[in-house]
Amino acid sequence: MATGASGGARGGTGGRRMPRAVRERQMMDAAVRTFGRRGYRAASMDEIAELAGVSKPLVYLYLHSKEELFTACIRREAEALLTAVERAVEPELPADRQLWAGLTAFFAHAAEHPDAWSVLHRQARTHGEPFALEVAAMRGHIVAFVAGLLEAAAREAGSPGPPGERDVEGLAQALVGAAESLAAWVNESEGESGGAVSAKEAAATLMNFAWVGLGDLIKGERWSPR
Amino acid sequence: MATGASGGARGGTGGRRMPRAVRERQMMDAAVRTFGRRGYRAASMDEIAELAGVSKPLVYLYLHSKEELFTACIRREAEALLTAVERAVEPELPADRQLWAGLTAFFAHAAEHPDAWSVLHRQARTHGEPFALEVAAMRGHIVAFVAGLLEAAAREAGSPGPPGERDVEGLAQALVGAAESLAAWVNESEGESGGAVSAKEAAATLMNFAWVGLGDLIKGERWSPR
Amino acid sequence: MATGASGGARGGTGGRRMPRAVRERQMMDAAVRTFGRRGYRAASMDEIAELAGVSKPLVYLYLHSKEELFTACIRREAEALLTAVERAVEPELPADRQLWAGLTAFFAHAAEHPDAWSVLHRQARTHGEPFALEVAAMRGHIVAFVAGLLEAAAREAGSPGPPGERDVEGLAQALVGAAESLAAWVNESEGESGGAVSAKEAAATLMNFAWVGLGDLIKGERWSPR
Amino acid sequence: MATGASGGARGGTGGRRMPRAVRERQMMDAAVRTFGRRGYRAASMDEIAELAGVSKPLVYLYLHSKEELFTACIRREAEALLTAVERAVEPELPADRQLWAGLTAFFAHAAEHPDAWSVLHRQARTHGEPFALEVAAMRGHIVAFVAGLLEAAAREAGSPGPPGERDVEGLAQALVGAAESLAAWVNESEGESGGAVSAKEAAATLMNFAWVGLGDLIKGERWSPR
DNA sequence: CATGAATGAGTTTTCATTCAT
DNA sequence: TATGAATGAAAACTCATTCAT
Repeated sequence: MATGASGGARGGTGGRRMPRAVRERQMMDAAVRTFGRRGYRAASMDEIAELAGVSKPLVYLYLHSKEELFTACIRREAEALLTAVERAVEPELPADRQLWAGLTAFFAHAAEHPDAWSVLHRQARTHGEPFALEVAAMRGHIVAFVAGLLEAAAREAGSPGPPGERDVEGLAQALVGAAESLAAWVNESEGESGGAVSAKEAAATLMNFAWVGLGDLIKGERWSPR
Repeated sequence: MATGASGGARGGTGGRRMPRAVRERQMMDAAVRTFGRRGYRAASMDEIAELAGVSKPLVYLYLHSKEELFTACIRREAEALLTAVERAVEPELPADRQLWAGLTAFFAHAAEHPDAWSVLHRQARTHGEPFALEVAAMRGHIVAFVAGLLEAAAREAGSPGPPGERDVEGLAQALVGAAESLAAWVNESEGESGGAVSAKEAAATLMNFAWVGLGDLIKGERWSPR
Repeated sequence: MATGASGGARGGTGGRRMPRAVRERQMMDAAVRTFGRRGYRAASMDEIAELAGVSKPLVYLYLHSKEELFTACIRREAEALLTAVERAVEPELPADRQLWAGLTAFFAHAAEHPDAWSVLHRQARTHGEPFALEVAAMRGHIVAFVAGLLEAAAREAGSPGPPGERDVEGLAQALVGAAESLAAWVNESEGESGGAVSAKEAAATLMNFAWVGLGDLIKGERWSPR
Repeated sequence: MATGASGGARGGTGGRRMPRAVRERQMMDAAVRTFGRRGYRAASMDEIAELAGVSKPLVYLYLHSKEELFTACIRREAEALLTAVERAVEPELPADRQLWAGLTAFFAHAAEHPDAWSVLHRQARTHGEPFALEVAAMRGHIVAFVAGLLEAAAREAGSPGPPGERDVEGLAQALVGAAESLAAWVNESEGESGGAVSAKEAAATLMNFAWVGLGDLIKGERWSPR
């Protein structure tokens, strides 16, 4: 009952009377974890509050409602994922190397933050437009970034005519989709017999698949990081 | 309140006193639609029953519980999707043509049954292992089928050594993932400015992407149905 | 599906098209069993109908409602218990022998028909006046019968003054209550370590307990607080 | 709507915002009353909540489920009954006086708390093992206590040989059973023509009935079928 | 004589949300 | 800054009961 100095009796990290920013982070951590594991509807504010080590009214005071809390989680994690990818890419490199670096970072981030991944790629898309749009925006950034790389690659290769815009977008969509699908596979392969699939492995598979093309792949050609 | 058609005051198709099989189908139609649009948790049995034009107890009498109803929906729609793809593929054709046919059928089915698509690829995967496993089983069939095609293609092309099993599975995963992702894009592009993306278009994009490889693609090479 | 001669596919004993009396008995057997085990509220008409091997509408056709069905069960089993006790008692015997015979029959009947016992002594008393009254009536018969025996015993023993009516009723109540309690004990002792308690054992315990005391009581001895 | 007293518009005693312990007691009071009168199954949480003057969610927040609430009621009332009996008995008195005191207290408690009596002796025994066991435990305490008294009485009376353990338990069972049965009679006689039966009257009847007989029994006299 | 099809009304239980302090 | 106390609304599920055949 006594609430000594720091490190209270509650579940979370902290004692009482923390600055707002810290408390908010704790709550969102708890929320991401809970939303990611239980799903948006199945996650209860009770559970989130308990996991965060605060009372429910405080959650409402800071985050206002379940919807807003979920949206905040999506935004934070989308930002984090984008940042991770962007940081990994050095714009001076050739397009294929940039893609390689981005993919590796993408897979690594997904593997390191499985709850965030679940929130972004499962939950947010499954629970109504408002949330899905939030993710779609982030995805749009990534697709645009990838499309840019593809066009750059075309220029670098001295492609005769620029590919149609729609083509490029379709390709980028497919590439990003393949990456997301692989990431899910990577995440799910954890703990399975046969060993987990690493981020690099996944990135290599995808680069081969996408860059070289199945046709050539079959003939034995391979893409390689250097 | 009367919804045109013949007879019943209720929402569904029919009047009263239908044989069980018919009622069951009506209920599952309503369920797929509701689950697909609202999500598993947000869908209420009340809404499903009303949409089916029956009372809730009848739904429970025939389908036993929300979980069982959802599972039944997943099974029915997985079966339907598999059947659609299998019917489209003629085993005498070369591997790439088989893949093309299968992809086209896949995209077409997804586009024609968007609620079923949502149930299988959004909801089922998001709401607990039991459901996800049901879809994983279907996906396993498709991945195996695609992996078979890839190996056949390798043999046809006189590939020197057979690609490693893991490679092939990874490629098949990526390909199927790309297809699923494109299907989602196709479904979502409906009603957007710029016009919808057709099944054939999607299939072509993916074949180009996957079969020829981005590298060659950029150089101007293309895969084409004939 | 084919309903051959006798012994249909259903749970109960019979095939179809039985005379009403037989069907009614089957239904009440099923009802006694179900009410006895599950309790009045927890027993469902569905379960009873299935156990009886008929459809629910038939149960309603013959027995009209759950309440009436329960009442019918209570009446039938009360009658049966009374009959069993009455048959066992030979009116020419001395009072103690009559009591002994009655008790033995009572315990034996309770042990042989545990569901009926449960209906009469647990369920009926627990679920509302109308039912409890039904049992109270039967109990009244038994108490009166026992009271008669006690008075006869007093006369036989040449008791100085006849015991007050209220005394006698109180004693009879206590005796019957003790018997019921012992019967419950006997029924519950089944399957316990230490072996079951037989009807005769129970009757002997009670006769010892009560009769020896009654003997003195009849002679005018009393226990008093100080 | 207002029910006199002070404050609250609701049925119960109090206004709003009471400490948890108080609210819990109110809820359990309401539950005992409702369970005792309607029976476990027929009692609805709605009714209990209303009678307690709170909303249903609060009942669930504090007592978790109907089963747990019922169990809590049984425990509380069993404890109360035991305490009442134990408090009444002074261990220095001779065995018969102890028994007299205990019985009187028992009957008085049953008469003063008829709903609690119903919960313990009707409902709990009728609605499934888990509940019945709870009461059986309390009854075990009482039977053991009575058995102890019987043995003490035998010693005090200088009985030649101690009665067998099983005999003693049987006697104690019968005695407790008789008491319970009389208590039911006492409770039911309320409001009947002929006037109510008091706790003392009931205790006297039982003492007369049992003790005089026990006296002889202890001295070795037995009744035998012939 | 007998039943498959169907439902109105009610049950327990949960949850997001808000006061009063 | 923080919380114990409290609830309106809705969800899944069950049941006694009745038509139409």
